[in-house]
Amino acid sequence: MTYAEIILPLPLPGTFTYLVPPEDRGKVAAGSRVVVSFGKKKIYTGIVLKLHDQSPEEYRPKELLEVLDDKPIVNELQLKFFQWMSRYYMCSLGEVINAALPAALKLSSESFVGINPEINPDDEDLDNREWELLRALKTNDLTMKDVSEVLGLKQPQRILKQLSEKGLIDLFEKVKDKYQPKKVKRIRIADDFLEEDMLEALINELESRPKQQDMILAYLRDIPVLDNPNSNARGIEKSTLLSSDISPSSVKTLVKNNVLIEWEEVVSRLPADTSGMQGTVQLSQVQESCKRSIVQSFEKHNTTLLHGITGSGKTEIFIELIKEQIASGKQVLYLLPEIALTTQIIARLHKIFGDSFGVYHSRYSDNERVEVWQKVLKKEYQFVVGVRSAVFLPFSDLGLIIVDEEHEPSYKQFEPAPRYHARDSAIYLSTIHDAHVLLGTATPSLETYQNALDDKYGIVELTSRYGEAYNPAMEFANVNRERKQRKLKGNFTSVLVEAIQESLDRKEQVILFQNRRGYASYITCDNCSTIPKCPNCAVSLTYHQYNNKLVCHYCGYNQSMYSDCLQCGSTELRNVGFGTEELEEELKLLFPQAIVQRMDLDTTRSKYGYQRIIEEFEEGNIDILVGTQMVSKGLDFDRVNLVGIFDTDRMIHFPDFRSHERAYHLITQVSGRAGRKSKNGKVIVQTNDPDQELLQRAKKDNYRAFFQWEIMERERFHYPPFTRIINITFKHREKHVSFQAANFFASDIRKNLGNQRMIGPVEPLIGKIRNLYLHEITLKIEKQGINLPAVKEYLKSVEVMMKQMPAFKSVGVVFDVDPI
DNA sequence: AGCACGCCGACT
DNA sequence: GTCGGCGTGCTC
Repeated sequence: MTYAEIILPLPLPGTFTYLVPPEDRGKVAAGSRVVVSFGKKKIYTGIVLKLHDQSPEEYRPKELLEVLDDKPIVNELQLKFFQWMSRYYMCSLGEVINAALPAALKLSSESFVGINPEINPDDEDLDNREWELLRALKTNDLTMKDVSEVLGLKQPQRILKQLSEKGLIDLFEKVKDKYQPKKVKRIRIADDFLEEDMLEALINELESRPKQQDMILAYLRDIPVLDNPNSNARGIEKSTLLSSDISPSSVKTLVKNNVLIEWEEVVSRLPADTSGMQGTVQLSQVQESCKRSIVQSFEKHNTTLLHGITGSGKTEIFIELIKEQIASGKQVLYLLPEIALTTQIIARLHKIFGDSFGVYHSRYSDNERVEVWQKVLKKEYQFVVGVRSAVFLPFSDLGLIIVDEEHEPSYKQFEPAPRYHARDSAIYLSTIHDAHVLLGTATPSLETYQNALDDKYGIVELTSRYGEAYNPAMEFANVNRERKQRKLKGNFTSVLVEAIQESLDRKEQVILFQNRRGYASYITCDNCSTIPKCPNCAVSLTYHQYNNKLVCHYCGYNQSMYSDCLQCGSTELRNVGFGTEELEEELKLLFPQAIVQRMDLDTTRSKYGYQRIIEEFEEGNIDILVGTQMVSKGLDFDRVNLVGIFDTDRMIHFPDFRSHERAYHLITQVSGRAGRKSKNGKVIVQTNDPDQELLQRAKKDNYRAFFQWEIMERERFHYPPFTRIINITFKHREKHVSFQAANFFASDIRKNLGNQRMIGPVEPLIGKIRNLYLHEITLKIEKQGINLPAVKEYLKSVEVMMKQMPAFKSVGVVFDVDPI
């Protein structure tokens, strides 16, 4: 095979053909990583999609530079999976592998500028800026970005080219650091000194050098060389020996004098406790029969929904099913949404499975992710728990995929492409592995539940609670009424304040949920009504008190808060809406004796931020936890008997066809945090209208009834699960160009798909992001009688056609298939 | 994506 | 004039 089709990690359609050098022909295979030069200077790692002998006619292929792997790191099933994802989600293969591979497996070059020491710049006639650059280059090499900054130029290429021609600077490509195995240094005593008398002599000899003597004695304390001469062979990790008394320099001298031997060893970054499979779970009778039903259901259905109310003990059933798969030699993938993959669940799995399974998580470093990848590839891990992106791991023989909290919107990736849904991708993945999928949730997505009712999926219901778990009572606190009665304290109703006080008096903990971070949602001037807006996006800025800044939640733009209105100078500025931060402030005033902690993106950004808060809460060092969605998942605490929910109406009336479903999920999930172990669990929902249907339905906690009510709306308006949606977004710096491009696209769709399948073009709720104006077309494609892949191909062709028109060349087009 | 080329307005 | 910005095309 002389040619290779290479997938490059770029948003470009298709693959690129390279010539395989004769010496590499036996070495390279589909799924290998190869290094290629692409364009004038760039170097990328690509993945071989296939090998062939068909010589391209239009161009002369380049030779690939290097084959990185002796064995493929991507298997054939994955290549198939990647191609499916690229077609289904309408993105390039390059975008898929970009998301799939841990960054450390994709080396790519970066352009650098260095100084040429051979030539004396004083002889040259240079301007100020050029001197400036040379001065900066004296300290170290610069990237293109650095150069732009130093010169204050957007495109420094011209100047660099001139300086390079004069020979003053070097332009070169540097391949960025890739995966580095972790190495530790170990030391042992040289074999010459292993005899007792030799050792004694050595110690005596070192009498005059007490530091070195101490070092040897410390070593002998840990490694009993004389009692067990073999123990010396492994020696000891250098870092464990070093202390305030034992310095690296004495070790260095002893190594130099051939008393000690030092060597390096590659170690795993992942925990490797071989004790594994210690713990067991005892299923209740109900769980046992539920498990049997699942196994039975798998005989008929590829995918089965386990609909189990909160606290019904789904996890134990998962664990048993995982054990069975492992015993039969199959691989298992257990997917969890980001916020649910907490230390609690991992700790629990560790008790059962030891360290025999992998964890694939965004809080893991890239090097750690590469090691998980390699262990799955080598089948050292048969079982992996992970987030969305774990569907890309190199499984070769999956037997079961569990998608826990199947309804969670965070399974859908929004940006960048591929905009994939991990649940739906997992279902496709299972078909190529001939595996089963188990979807677990207390509140199924409407799509999934409909599929179950249609008998596309099997369904197993788990309706009784496990052990001593109870259902909390839901109460509504009428914000409007209290406002009129002037009983509101800030954003708190008197009902909620009293309940919190009672909880605190009983030494219980409270969780409060407000699905918006920051302080106020926006600031307004009472004099001239000016609202500060983001200069790049069509949204108002959110006030954050902790740093006294106005922040854009879309692009991150921020500016300092001011005390006088920038428009009219008035000091009458008012906060409208409220976020977690403001609630935290108010709580401190209302309950000065209570310890309040906020949990949102801002307080959990650091690697262990989340974990730290959870531990503090667990240990009872926090009385009131106020947070965003993060508090709705996986936090099972015995001492929480009160949950408060704020701003419910905004959640319910958000202008989107899924807002009811989302509100129902959130309310139900957050409520589940209250009183899991006690009878007096209580949920207080603050609302302006306690009578509205969704709240009444949430209170009854009957999913089936909620489903039947909501599904009628979906059917009436042709929304999923009755149709599939494809969103097309147009982006351009000029509003009218974006609008016209959308209209051009829309008129073609109208001709070919008909008007009734299309909504728009409309300006979305947020009409401008990062200085690009947006317009949107929504397509609703019925599920039967239409060829969906053909529709997608057609849409791609319209995009190509549109890009050929000079007016719309620079319009960005984004397809989002099955948007959430 | 990232780079080169070429066009065009706005300065010395 | 020439410098720097920006649109356009191309990458096996």
